[in-house]
Amino acid sequence: MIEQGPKKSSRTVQKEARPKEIISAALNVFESNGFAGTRLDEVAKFAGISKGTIYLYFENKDELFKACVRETVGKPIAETLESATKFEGPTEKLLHELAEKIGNTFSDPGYRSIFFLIISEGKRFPNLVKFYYDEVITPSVSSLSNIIQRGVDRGDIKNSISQEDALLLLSPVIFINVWNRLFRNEKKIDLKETLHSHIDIWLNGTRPKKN
Amino acid sequence: MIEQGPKKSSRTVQKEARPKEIISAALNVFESNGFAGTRLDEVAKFAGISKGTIYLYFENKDELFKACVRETVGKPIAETLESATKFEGPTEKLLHELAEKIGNTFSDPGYRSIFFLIISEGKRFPNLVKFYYDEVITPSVSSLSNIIQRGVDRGDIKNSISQEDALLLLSPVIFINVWNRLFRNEKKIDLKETLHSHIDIWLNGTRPKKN
Amino acid sequence: MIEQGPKKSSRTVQKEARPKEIISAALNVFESNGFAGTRLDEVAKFAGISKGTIYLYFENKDELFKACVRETVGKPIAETLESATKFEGPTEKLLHELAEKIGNTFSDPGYRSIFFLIISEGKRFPNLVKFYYDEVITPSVSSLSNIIQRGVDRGDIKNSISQEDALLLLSPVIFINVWNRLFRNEKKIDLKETLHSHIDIWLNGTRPKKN
Amino acid sequence: MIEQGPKKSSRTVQKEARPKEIISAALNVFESNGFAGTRLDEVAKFAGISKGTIYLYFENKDELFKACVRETVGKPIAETLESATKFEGPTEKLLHELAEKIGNTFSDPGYRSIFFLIISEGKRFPNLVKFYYDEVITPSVSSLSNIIQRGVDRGDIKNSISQEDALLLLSPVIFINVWNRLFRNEKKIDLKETLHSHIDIWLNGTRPKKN
DNA sequence: AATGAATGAGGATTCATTCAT
DNA sequence: GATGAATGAATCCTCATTCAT
Repeated sequence: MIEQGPKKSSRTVQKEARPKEIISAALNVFESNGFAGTRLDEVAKFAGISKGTIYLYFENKDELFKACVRETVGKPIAETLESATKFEGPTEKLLHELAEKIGNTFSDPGYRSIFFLIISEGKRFPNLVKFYYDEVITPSVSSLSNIIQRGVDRGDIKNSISQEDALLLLSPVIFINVWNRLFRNEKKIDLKETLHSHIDIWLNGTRPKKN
Repeated sequence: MIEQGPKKSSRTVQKEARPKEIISAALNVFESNGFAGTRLDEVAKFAGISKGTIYLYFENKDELFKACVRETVGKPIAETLESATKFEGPTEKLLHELAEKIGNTFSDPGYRSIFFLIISEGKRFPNLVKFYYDEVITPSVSSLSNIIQRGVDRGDIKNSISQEDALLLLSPVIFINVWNRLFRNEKKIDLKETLHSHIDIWLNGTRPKKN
Repeated sequence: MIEQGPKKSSRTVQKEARPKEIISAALNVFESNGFAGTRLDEVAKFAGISKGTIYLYFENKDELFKACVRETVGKPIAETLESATKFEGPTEKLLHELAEKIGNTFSDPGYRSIFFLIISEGKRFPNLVKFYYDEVITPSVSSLSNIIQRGVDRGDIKNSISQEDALLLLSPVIFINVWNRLFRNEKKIDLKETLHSHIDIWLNGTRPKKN
Repeated sequence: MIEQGPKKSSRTVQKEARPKEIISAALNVFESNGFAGTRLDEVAKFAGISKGTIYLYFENKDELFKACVRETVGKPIAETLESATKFEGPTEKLLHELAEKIGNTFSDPGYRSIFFLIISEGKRFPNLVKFYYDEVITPSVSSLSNIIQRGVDRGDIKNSISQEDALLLLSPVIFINVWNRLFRNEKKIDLKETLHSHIDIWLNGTRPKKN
């Protein structure tokens, strides 16, 4: 016999889903218009609810914004990097697999939105920036360092790689996302493809000299 | 004898200087607060004038914003790259000199501001993005391609470099500026230093194999 | 054998008790926050029910307010005064007994609340003021006049007492209630004690001269 | 030659007068509708200005309310009482003169308004109540005590008058103001006339017995 | 009967824009 | 040209009221 949880009325289901619906709608509008430029009216219309309903779930516009970031925050990257440290095999293969996963992650518009919202509104929400740094950046950098160290240990990468150099491995991710946000219409750059290319160059440029 | 233009009273001088003063103040405030978050009151206070005066020189907030971007727009980079195509000598030296100049350019806060304003407010001002693309990006990319081609021709760089790969040469510029804007307080990255390091790796990674 | 009405289920009992519970809670909140400042949410919480339930028993906020006043309105004073006209004995004793009863009546916070609500919100609910005047003030004044007249007839009070003078007998009741509402924390005045004192002075001041 | 202050432009004059105009209008509307029931729109219309203008002079609705009370607060009574302590002559004459002055003061609707606003909104603005107590009540009570003591010293009033008894001398002022606010339409009581009558009774009731 | 999620009209507040001085 | 007081449209937020469950 199958254990069942308590039955949920359709209302309960709806109520539990609301915050996510609102966040999803808000993310969209915030991303288009920025924080100050976003009208909660529009968020409501987007979410198919009324303005007042937003306030049943979020104290005010600030809190809604923070919730958008907190809920959508880019842990996928950090997790991807973390799991990659367990990889066995040549660093080249590891990095190219990473490139695939990162490319996939950033194909999610919500995920990209957060990124730009933090750039745009960071000054207004310094706590959020700190949160993002602690939750996303720090573990990502840490994992990336491990990956590099692993590469050095294996002899795939030469010794003198600073932490900043390691970060540069991912700089095209930022660059291309910014580029596509702005100039998508003029000339779109393919993230995955370019990242693969960059990794090749980078690996080649940091390969230890064979004797 | 030297021909002189009509003498300008201090008042006239002031009048001609006003727009620039206002733009400078506005740039500052826009950069901190974004377009919608900027109050013209604050711009006026920053410029040491009254709010009404802004309207003597700019039709409205939109036009003031556009003027900020148009006047401050990052031609220095494009010009630097352009002039670099005339350089004679090894590509390595050329690129490291470029790195210095780019580093200097981005040490100007006004210049960095424009960059972030376009990222943040691009959706609201698509014409401005197009303008930026035409005025800054296109010539920069073009010059960069020339520099690369010159390197290939000289035998400093291997053949199979796509335009995207060339762009990647500058991706750390974007990456580090974004990083420092957000995480300056947590961990500041030195633009020049890291750019030099990146150039070394990149050149090394794209060096043609010697026979 | 005693006739009994139909038995009431606990549910019925509850239903019949509800309006009073709601009124009691509402009275409390109205008194603290005034009419416009009162949220029905708070009334509901205070009554331990949900907001919607209020609307099962009262058409809207206005009607709830009116019900508060109508149900709690200060008939006790009018009745006390009415019954006092039947008193036999010296006016002095009569008035001091009255003072005791009035003091007791005003020790009920609900009763005091009504008083202040009418002062505060009278302009918004003129019908309620009229109602209060007809139900409470008119009979009270009438009874008070009878008491005075009785005192005059008995020779306890001199002849030339106007209706206004009679009202003044109770002016400290209003004064002290207002005082304590505002300045309770700074200096509380004892209603009964002061009323007794006032009655002594008043009686002494209106005593007919003996020949 | 007559000394003149700096000329004021009509604009300056207007600007300096604005706060008082706004307070005057606000007092009116607050008094009618209470704090929460007052729309700033209506205050603005009443003052013949636009809604936004209020915010040039007052931070928000709360501050406007406080300013209304602070600016209009009833120092006249305290000052009248204070000056009365210097009176020479029989206490009877002194008190009747006081009654006249108090009657005149309360003929000002703005002055009465404050009184009722403090009763109605005191709970929301406890600091204002304290302010009123310190600025108006304390000096008034103090002066009144002096007047009584002076009467006792002169032999106009008997000895055993407590401070509360002294306060009762003025209780009709509160009583009649409350009455007229509520029941003006049903039956208006004349403040001066009744106060005179009350003073006679009170003095007669507290007169020392002649041997 | 009771609930409480949802609504949307209403009101406080802000700020781009105007204009008399 | 410069000012800054005044305006009122725009937007956040509240809360009385409704209604599906």
